[in-house]
Amino acid sequence: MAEHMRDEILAYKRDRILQEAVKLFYARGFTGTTLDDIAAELGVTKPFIYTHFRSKVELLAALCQPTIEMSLDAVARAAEAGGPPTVRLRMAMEDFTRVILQRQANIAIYFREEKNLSPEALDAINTLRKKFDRVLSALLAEGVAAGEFTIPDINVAALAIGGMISWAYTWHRPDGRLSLEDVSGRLADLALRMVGAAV
Amino acid sequence: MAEHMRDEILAYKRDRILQEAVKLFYARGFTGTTLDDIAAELGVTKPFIYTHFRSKVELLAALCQPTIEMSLDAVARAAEAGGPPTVRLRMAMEDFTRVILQRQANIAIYFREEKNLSPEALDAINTLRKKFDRVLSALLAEGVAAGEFTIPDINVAALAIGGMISWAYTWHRPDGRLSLEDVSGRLADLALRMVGAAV
DNA sequence: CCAGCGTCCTACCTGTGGGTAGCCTTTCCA
DNA sequence: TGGAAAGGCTACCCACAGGTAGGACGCTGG
Repeated sequence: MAEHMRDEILAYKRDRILQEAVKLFYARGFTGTTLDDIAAELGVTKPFIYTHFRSKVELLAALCQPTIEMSLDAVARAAEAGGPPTVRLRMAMEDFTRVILQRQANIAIYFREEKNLSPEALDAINTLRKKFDRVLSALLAEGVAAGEFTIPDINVAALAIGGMISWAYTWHRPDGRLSLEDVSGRLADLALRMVGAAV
Repeated sequence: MAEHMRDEILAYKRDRILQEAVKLFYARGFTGTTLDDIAAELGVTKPFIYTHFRSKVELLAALCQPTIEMSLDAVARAAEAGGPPTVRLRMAMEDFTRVILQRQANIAIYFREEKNLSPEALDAINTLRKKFDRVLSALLAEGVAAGEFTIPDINVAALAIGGMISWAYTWHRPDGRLSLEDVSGRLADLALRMVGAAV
């Protein structure tokens, strides 16, 4: 019980570090942010961070990888659900958009700072991304087989759809004209049009 | 005449520096590349670079801004050409894709290293990007007015199309399955589908 | 009240890399 | 062949930031 709470507090501290790191990396870039900056924002000092992360680069990986996992999970869950491909594709696209926009800062940091990741972390993430493309391509192929989609080049279509939605991290403003639900609905519509599905 | 050739040589040297900078920034990132690296690649030393560029950041701007200008020009030229909106949109998307893929490294560097640009350079580029979105949105609106396109939300459609195509810089491989012309044709097709045009 | 432990801070080291001052070499012209 | 200008190099400076060693403080249990 006592041990249990101690772990919770440890996890909480770790989480707070990640939160501030995301905020600052997003605003100023990875190399534009110092560990002293992050520590100052938390009201602590640099060695505090080192009791939770081995290096600055590990911090970066810790805030990128889970977000990529969430993207893959969103699409994989929808693809494996029941129902016709058109319905599953819509669900996949809406959920994927939600992840992109809810983790907007993390996504932006990942795409910008990919080159700063360790080779191991980069490998792990690339594996996830390949799986993402395979899952999406497979769903598109199912739709074609079922006669619901018309797609000249499935691989290009998967990349184009994935790109169109990923890109939303560059332009969505949480306090702007469109809510998260507006955007996910509209982008899902556009994705369905791209594959020639009945909207 | 003598002065003339001297200027040509100056321009050539400047251009070679930019070429190597693009190659290295693309491969290792902006902060991951030192000016000594670039100089070594050219068989010169760091002060040589400083006779052509005032700082590392100016070098970055010099390799980003012209590429963004080319993107805008491609779309603007097609939009102002004659013919029905469907034809002009196809031309715009094909030409835009060509710019993205021919300047793949520059585009990648720009999106990754935006935060490292000087405020002035960033302003100039943001102005260009806003103009890009306006031109594309206007073309889509024309198509709707002419009854050729069906678009629920023109602004989102413009951002989605622009994103889908820009994204190609992340996945296109010049020596891969698809040639530059293959990709530009397929992405233009997908863009036309998104706006409900007759393909 | 004291002992001991865990937690975080003060203070420091050190490599790195952007940027510069001043010299040397080559070239071109008289 | 002398002299000056241009162009590039050697050698350097120094700020900055990632990372670490060791001490101080406070909390908990006896």
